[in-house]
Amino acid sequence: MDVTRQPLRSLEPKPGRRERISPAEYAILGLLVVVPEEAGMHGYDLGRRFHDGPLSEIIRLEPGMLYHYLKKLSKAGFLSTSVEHQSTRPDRQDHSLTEEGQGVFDRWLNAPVHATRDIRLDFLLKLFFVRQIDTEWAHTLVRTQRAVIASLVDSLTRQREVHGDDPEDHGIRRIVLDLRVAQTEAVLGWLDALPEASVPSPSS
Amino acid sequence: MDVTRQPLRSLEPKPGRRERISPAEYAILGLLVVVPEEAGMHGYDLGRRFHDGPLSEIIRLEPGMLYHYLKKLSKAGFLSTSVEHQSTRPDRQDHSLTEEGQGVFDRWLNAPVHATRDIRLDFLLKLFFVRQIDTEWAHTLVRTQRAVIASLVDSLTRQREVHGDDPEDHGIRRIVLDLRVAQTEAVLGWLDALPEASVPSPSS
DNA sequence: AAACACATGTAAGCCGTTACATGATTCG
DNA sequence: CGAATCATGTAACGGCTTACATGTGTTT
Repeated sequence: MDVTRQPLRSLEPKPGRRERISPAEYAILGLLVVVPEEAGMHGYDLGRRFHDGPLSEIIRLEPGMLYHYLKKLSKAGFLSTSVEHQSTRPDRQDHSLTEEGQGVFDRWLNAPVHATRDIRLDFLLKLFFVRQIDTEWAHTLVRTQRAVIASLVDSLTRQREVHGDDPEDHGIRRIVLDLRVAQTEAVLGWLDALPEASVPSPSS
Repeated sequence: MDVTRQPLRSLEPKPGRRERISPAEYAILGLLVVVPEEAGMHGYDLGRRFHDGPLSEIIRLEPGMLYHYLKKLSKAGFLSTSVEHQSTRPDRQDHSLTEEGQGVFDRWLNAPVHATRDIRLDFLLKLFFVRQIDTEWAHTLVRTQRAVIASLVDSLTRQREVHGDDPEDHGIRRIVLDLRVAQTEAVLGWLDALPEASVPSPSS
């Protein structure tokens, strides 16, 4: 106890920072893309649209985090922000997408997720937005995602078959793989039941 | 910016603390239960057993977190800890389960999990330990867990049927429910495929 | 008078990860 | 000599949640 050593060597902020963008942040960018306002929007308004619409069915976003993300996205250059003074109301900050922000969002929207656990939040968000932007694009996304999940199922199934009777594993490795296969196959079935999964033309 | 208000009112440590016990902490308690050592164990040893055995297939536990948890569990009264001085080696701390710790672990082991997402870590850990402690008990746990998941499937299915054509939902609520039903049914199937799920007697 | 809408945040804390610190000894 | 083992930790950071702060105006 009371170990008061010298501060550790350096541990500077590290240039190779992750700067991961969370699903909620993409949801904010997405709202700015799909809402037909010429100018930008302010935080309170974004919050209202978020909670009124179906987005709140997919992911939660409390005011604290919303404003936090808005600052983060602004600092990252994905939003441009300006202050509007109002007489009887508190100042509001107007946020609008930059080109960079639009690019980041578009690339995210195009890419399928690569882990089953990302289906619930990430993929559902993508689906929600892409449906409002372009129906064709939605079909493509669903099909691409299906291919990724299908190959995941293949890979897991192969692993399971090769598992080769571990010595004193208590069979845990096998059981874990069984669970992962079952859950991934469930996602595959769900993807196939989406309207976008049907082939667009009844006869070629 | 430069908002330097007075420090907020109080925000004292709050007496009604959560003190949630994480799966990894139960894994530590469980190791102390199933390992046939008369005395307790020290951290390094626990770490070795953890990483050598199948536990590492279920959950990760880095040294930093291991020692953190040991301190936390000790402070909570679930472990009693004593220091062993050694001549040529660093001191080691000997941890052994208290009665309270044993009780907490037993209650955890008996209870099924109530969310699908807790199957992967929590339930798998329970299954791993209960199999080593009592085969009968393992059957009971699996059957109890099955009942919980089955009723979850029912509840979700009913919700889905009542969903009643939301206005401008974009069908999101329905899709989310479909996904949850699919994933929960997958877990149900997986549970039924466990050896413990088979009925013990072929004829009544 | 109380509650709520507007509008934007900060504080504190949990969970968890990764990396590193220390310092002796034994093995290749 | 250098690396690994033994043994126990701390530091720094990041994700996320909950609760609360501020202050005015309108509605109940």
